Amino acid sequence: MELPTRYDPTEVEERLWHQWDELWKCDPHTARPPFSIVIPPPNITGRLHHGHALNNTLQDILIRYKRMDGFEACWFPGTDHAGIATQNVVERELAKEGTDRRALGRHGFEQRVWEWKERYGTQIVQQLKRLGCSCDWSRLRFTLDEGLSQAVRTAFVGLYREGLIYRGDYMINWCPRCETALSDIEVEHEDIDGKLYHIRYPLDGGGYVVVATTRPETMLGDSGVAVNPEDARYQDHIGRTAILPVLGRKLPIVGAEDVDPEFGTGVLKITPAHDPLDAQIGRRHGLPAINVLRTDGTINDRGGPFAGMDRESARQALVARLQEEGLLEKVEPYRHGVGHCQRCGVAVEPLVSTQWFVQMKPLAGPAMQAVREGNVEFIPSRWSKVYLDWLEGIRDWCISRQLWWGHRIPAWYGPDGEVFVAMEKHEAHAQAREHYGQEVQLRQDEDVLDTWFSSSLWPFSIMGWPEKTVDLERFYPTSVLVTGFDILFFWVARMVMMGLHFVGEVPFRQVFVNPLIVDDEGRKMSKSKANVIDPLEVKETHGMDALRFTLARSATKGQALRLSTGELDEARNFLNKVWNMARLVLTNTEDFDPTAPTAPPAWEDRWIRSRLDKTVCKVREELDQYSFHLAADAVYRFTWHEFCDWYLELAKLRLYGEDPQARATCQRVLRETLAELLPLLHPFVPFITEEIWRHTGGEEALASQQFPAPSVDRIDEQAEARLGLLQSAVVEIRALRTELRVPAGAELELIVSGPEEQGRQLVDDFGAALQRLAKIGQARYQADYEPGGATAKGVVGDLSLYLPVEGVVNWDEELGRIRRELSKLDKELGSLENRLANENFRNRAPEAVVAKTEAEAEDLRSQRQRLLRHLERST
RNA sequence: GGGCGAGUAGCUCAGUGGGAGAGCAUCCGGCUUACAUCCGGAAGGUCAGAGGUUCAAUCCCUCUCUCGCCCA
Repeated sequence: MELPTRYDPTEVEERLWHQWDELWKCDPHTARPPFSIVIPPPNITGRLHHGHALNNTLQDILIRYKRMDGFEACWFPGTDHAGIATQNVVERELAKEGTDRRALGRHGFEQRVWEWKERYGTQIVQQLKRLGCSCDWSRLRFTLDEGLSQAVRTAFVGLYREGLIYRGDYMINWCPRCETALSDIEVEHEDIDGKLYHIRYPLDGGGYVVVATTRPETMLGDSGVAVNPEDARYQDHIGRTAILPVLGRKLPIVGAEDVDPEFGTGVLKITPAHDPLDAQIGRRHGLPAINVLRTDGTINDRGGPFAGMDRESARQALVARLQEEGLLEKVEPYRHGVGHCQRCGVAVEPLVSTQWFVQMKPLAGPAMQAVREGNVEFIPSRWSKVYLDWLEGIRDWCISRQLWWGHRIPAWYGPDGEVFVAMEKHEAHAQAREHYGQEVQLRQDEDVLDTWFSSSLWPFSIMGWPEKTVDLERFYPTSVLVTGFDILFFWVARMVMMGLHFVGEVPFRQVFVNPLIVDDEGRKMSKSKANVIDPLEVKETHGMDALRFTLARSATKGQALRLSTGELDEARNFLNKVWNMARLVLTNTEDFDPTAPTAPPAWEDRWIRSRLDKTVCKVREELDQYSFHLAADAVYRFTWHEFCDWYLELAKLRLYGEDPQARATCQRVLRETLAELLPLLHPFVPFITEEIWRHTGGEEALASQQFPAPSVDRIDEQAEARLGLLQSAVVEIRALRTELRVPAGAELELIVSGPEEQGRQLVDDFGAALQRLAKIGQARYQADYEPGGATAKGVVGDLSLYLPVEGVVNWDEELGRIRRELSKLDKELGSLENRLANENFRNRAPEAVVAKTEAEAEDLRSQRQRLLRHLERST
């Protein structure tokens, strides 16, 4: 068996991931129960980071587990075109080349982005494969594929005809950097230290009012002034007219209840084109909306002397001018929320614009009901509240984007602006002929749809909708969605709405919300913050399995997950352990003959089977409820701290021993345990387990083997009790040896006293084990043993363990050790006795608890007695 | 302003209504024929603070503090 002593993940992983593709192909026609997942499609802006590694590792663990457990497990992979984000990165690339998208033209630019898509789309798929993701790659989709684009048009046309999509002039969020409209949730509010400017607006006929604003440049678009009608200070102002400084525009003063008398001076300037609240007030009072901004955020011609300036320059120039004219009363520091573009970070501008919207209330209702009735379940459940709260207050969704990269809106305009919404151009023309009674020139809407519009269709568009496909019938609704909470509103909620609306069924039964990976300072990992750890670096140093295992072990149900190299080291060490465990098993079972006569199973054989069975149960149970960390932990502990630490050490007695039948028995258990442990570990660490599986002579891939199932008849409490006693005794003796500084090589004699049956069992069944594990020369039971001379004493349950150490150790050390032990016992015993002395405890605590406490106290008392006697005898 | 999450050993984190755990780091001892990415042992904590419920609270409830996130 030529297995190296160290596991080298790089070689193994590079070799294996290439060979796997065919294994994951799903057949919708099998009789197996379906289990399906659609991938949260990574966007093609760049390479994947640890957040993706986590998200996809968890999905892969689930899909591998279910596949091995007999399900027709299908994981649908794909990537997302990410309109605004991708357009931005490609524009940045163009800028480096000294050009821009306008120079290339729409078509040329699209070509460039497709090139980008080819490059990164390919890399992303490769990264996923390297991570071990067992997606059905034959079902790989991209959101701009023809089929998915068809789905997008179908959905758009459908919603439009139902009246759920409309077009109109409304207040939207505008990003002057990206030069596009944004939806509400693409705006990130951040508190910034700004200023509150108090500005005098002269009154027609003398006097002035003072308005307070954080954005003085917007006054160029003022069309009125408002005060609260309840505000005694200003009641008599209503109906009068103020004069807009600099521009001299006449501004009617109106009464509006929405004006907060507490804010600033209680006088609000009204800029209906650039503030949502002002827009409402303006509408009610017939004040015109005066747009003063161009699409790039500079002031337009309506801004008089400030035309052409950007917002910041205009603000400075305007404030300076007001100052000159003596109209600037004061400027005070003021902290307030400012909306920023999620993608580029520039402050967004609220403005009125013609856009397409989806009416959300009718879609939100069923989506809320689905969660309330449990048709969609969030794990952890607290997320359902976040989801419901958002849907409760949902507003209409602005879906048009002034971008070039995305799904072109399927709307065409006639010469008079009449709209024709259709799947295809020729259909629009047909509608136009009908409408106008003749052939006319049509112009398609220039804009594209919000990326999330296509994403909301993903679970069924990826399966071929609107066609009635076998995949849809078989795999929809999907079993579970694994995603981060950062896209709960953007994506999850919208998928539920669209799924219910178009397919009539929720898109997934469960949503597991995985934590977000944060950096050392607790910040979310993000490509724009440049705090991303490259998974490939980890791959070089630790291997993908180590990364996967670390991620699985860290995937608790909290909100944040911090990756540390310490944990990666631990995982790498674990895998090395697994590797060497396999080496030991394989090298010592090369000559195993399954037909050879065997001896009856030893206690440790029964014990490890029992432990394995419990571990199998635990792993399945935890995976079933998405407690990846507990599942990974269970298999880790079993492998290292039970199988390796105890079973393998005990196995050596028989492997290197003289009895061929006992050896064969042990070999059988070793092979059986390995054969079950590998599939149990496999979903977490597919590469190393697959590699070891090959060395065991496995013909097919481990990934296609059965996942271990529990079988009650392996549970063996008697064996667990026996091994428990052995372990306690070994641990006790080892501790005694270390504390007494017994030289490492010295073999000590062991005399056991106490209850005879137990004591004899220990020395008879485990004499050789004690010898090997605790460096005991000879072990014997003697009920009436009276230690003479220097003898160390330990206690394990009811048994006393004596180790004559005359001449081997410094006896004072032992006396000191016993005194320390006694004081520890006294402390513990004191606390127990206090509790037992409490009448209330005796009366009200469950009987079992009282009995248990009694027994513990009794045990401690007996240990204490024995140690005390030992001390007295020895001094 | 509202909501959510976190606060446990020096560090990174598990965990439970019956008296607290792991790994790393530290200290001590070991190249024992699977593994020094290892083996054995030790030390280390009023489980953020204050109240309350309970026979019993690190865990449940209330409040406070610190940090992070979401929404307005």
